[in-house]
Amino acid sequence: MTLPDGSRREFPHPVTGAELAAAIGPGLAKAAIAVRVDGKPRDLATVVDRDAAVAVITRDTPEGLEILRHDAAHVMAEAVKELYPGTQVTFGPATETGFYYDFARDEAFTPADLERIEARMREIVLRDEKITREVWKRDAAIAFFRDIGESYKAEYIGEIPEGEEISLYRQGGFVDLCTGPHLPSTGCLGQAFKLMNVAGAYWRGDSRNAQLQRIYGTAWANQKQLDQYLFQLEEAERRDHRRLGRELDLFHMGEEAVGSVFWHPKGWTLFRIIENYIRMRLDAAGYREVKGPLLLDRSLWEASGHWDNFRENMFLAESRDERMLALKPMNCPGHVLIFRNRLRSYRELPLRLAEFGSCHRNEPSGALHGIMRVRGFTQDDAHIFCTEDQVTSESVAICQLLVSVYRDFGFDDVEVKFADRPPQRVGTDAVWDRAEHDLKAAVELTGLPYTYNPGEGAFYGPKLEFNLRDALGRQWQCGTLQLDFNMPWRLGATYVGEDGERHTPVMLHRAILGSIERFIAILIEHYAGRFPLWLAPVQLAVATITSEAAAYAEEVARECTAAGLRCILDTSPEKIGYKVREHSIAKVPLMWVVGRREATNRSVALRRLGGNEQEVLALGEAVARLKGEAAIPCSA
RNA sequence: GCUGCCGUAGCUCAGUGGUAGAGCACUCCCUUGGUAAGGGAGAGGUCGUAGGUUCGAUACCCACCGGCAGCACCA
Repeated sequence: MTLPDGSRREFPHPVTGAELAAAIGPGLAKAAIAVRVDGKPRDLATVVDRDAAVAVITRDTPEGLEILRHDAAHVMAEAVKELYPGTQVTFGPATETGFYYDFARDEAFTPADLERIEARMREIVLRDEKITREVWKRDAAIAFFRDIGESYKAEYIGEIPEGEEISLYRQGGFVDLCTGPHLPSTGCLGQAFKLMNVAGAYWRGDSRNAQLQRIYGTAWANQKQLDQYLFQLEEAERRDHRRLGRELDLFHMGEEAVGSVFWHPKGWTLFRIIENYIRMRLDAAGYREVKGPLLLDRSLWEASGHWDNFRENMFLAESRDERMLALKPMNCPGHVLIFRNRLRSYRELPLRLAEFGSCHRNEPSGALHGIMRVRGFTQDDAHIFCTEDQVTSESVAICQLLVSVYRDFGFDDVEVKFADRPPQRVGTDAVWDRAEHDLKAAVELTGLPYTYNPGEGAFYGPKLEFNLRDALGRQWQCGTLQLDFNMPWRLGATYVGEDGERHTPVMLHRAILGSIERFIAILIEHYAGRFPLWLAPVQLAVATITSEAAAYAEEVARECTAAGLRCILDTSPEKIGYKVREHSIAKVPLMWVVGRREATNRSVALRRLGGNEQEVLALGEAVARLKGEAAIPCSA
């Protein structure tokens, strides 16, 4: 046997994975839950009877954890079958944080049922049932599952490709179709799991199929990891932008405009700061800002292809002369119309048209989520009209712009994905070949690492997706760069080339933040509402200790406002402790406390959010320092 | 859109088949206090909306609207 460290062990006879682990050491034997033989995960009971590369999988590795979670799903299924006979089992895989199992049962599982199921699962773990693997013939397996009333399983076995082994796992009275591997016994699962919730899920992920009941659980190698995960969930709840949006008085949502945002003064301040920052970056990068109409004629959407692809999601309106209009769901057709409004020369290319585009999409009600997923939103959109020769340099510039903007907002961890042609698309394969080739060449030039996301491109072209990782380690797709050889042609955009002939330009669609509404939600959760100074809607609170300092405090606040700082003045007759608490809860980053002493020396006592030290500064110095700290970053 | 759960004051929540309560927030008064809640008083609700059952519904039933979780969707 060759071990992962390259060392070799000789055995005169075939050994099981468990025996191999024991031979290496008792500690490993205890932690072992499976083995990998020539790269393939196998049960510990697997007999290795030839030379092979063998690795022992322990419960605290990602691979081991996945096996553990998969077992948790089986144990849950066993518990459900015991408690609710007649329930059918379907699929039950491991997930990133745990597992789920989809069940078919007429009655709904209640929260009380979940408690019963979880309690039964713990019993099954204590029973420490042996888990054994059996290989069955296809027909026998189908007949077996049909006989025990598991029609979903029987249906699925029929679709397993010829030549693939059909393995069943048995634990106690429960038998499930599964490729494995699994733990040696249910006792190895341990008790670090918890059932989370029930929800509907479609059989095989298709909304035309029957809806099943999916029970989600989380499972970990030990109790400490489980506690840590549950704490993370609580932290995510504390940071939830819907809660902080209300607590910080940034925005609200209401029944009067479902799926749209009512921005309050502080939230809109944040919005404008972001918009202005992007504007500054775009000006520097050679973009021209435009503004297109919100309502556009149906014929345009038919020509662009959106009507066929997204009609269901467009808001429609009718003008008094009975023309059908659609509230724009995106900005590209408008930009093409601006482009082709007059004859264009190759000398104008690349032409970079940017817009803070107000878009409306009639999203399904179940998709709405705070200001992350809304029906009315603002894209920081742009379309670059260029020649095919310019695609690479423009794409590289876009990638660099995106990454530097993300850095300014505090996101240093960016992952790029390359999404190629989707099943439903416009344009010929030859055009797609070229587009995919050019876009790939560009991303490779930037040196940014990227992974593939097959079949997820836009219907008119391949795209790069930019994913940001936030403070809780979650990924958010924000930026996108789409290469489009189709839309300009469909909408009749042309330019006059050097040769005096008409040519169709290539179009690059790109957004940096995506939806500004959604990006603000991400920022709120990333920073837990404690924004860096340049983004904070209120940067400074000037608070008095006594009304004797009120006149001086007014002067201080006036000076800050005049210096372009966002400052509030608090001369209310409360004690300073109360004011500190109020502004701390409002997450105002800085406080200047002024009392009799400060009024006399013309100074301020600086207090930072979350800190408890104070620093006394002369007024002029304090203003200068604050201006410096509040400067808008620019990595470019 | 689908499945399940939920909807009582601005917020967080209690409560009952006989038309409602707490804390915080809010308003007013007193307090001028040196770094996360000083004291007092007051105001505030067609119990999501509309039907039904009932002598009587906020409570029970149905529908609709909205929210939450997941699924499906996401140009």
